[in-house]
Amino acid sequence: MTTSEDSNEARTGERITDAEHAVMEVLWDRPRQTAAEVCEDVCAARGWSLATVKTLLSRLVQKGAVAAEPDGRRFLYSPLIAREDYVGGESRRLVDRLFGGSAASLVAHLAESEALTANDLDEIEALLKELRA
Amino acid sequence: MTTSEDSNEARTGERITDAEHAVMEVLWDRPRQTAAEVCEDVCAARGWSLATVKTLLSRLVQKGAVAAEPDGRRFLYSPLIAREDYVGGESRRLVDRLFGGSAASLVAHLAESEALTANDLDEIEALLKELRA
DNA sequence: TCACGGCGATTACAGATGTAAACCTTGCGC
DNA sequence: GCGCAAGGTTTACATCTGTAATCGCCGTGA
Repeated sequence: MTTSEDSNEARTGERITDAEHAVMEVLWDRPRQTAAEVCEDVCAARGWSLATVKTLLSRLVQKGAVAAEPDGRRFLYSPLIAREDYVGGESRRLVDRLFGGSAASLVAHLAESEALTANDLDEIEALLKELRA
Repeated sequence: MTTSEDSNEARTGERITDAEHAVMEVLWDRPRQTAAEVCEDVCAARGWSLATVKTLLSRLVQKGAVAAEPDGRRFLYSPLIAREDYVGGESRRLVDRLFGGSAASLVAHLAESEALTANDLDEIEALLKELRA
């Protein structure tokens, strides 16, 4: 395959689903949380029950995306894959699927569809300068 | 909500899946094709059978994403949603989900992760200039 | 006219996903 | 010592997705 990456989910093979991703975000925000703690962060927002969070955490552990560190009789969960990597993978997927692999095309599209505010443009421009430096 | 769009799948409500998307691409490339014609374009590439294409076309029609114009005893299928809109919707979803809605963040990420080649940077810069003009 | 081939519609079916209840084990408080 | 609460594990189950096979209709060529 074209993606020579070996740092993200490509390694686990298993993809992280939408629901699972919500859990990952919580763990990325703060690692080493219990299922209950994670629930506190997402259950309300997504209308989930603690049971759902437990299931998702299990699946993530199975997928090798999350580590379960024993802490007494329970576990402290932490992400095993970096957010950077996940985000990178997802971004690349989108670019590959919809823009023929050209990231520039994506940016072009965002710009043309006015998804970019003047502010965004400024930021990007600044970024470019930085990258060029 | 932030998405004021009313032109794409938001209207249909139903999301277009990956497999369906492959079919859409063919139709965007050339509208008014029969199932068999579509198959010619994708079956080989995806290892599908004609039956699969038929199913996907049906689902797309149900979802209101594709129009089936009667032509004798068969149908000529055409996209009902513009590629622009689909691409825009998907892009926005990604940006919302992974970059807190900031397209600039996405660009920043692409840049930092070296997903952008020097060439890309040039293109983007040119684009910016144009947009500013 | 009659079987056959082309085509949409119906049905199938396994695996992934979202969402959760039920169950089981074990330390803790009474 | 014992039942309860907390936490993980197992089971459940409806949908959605991917991928087809099968059914039924009908126009066409023999």
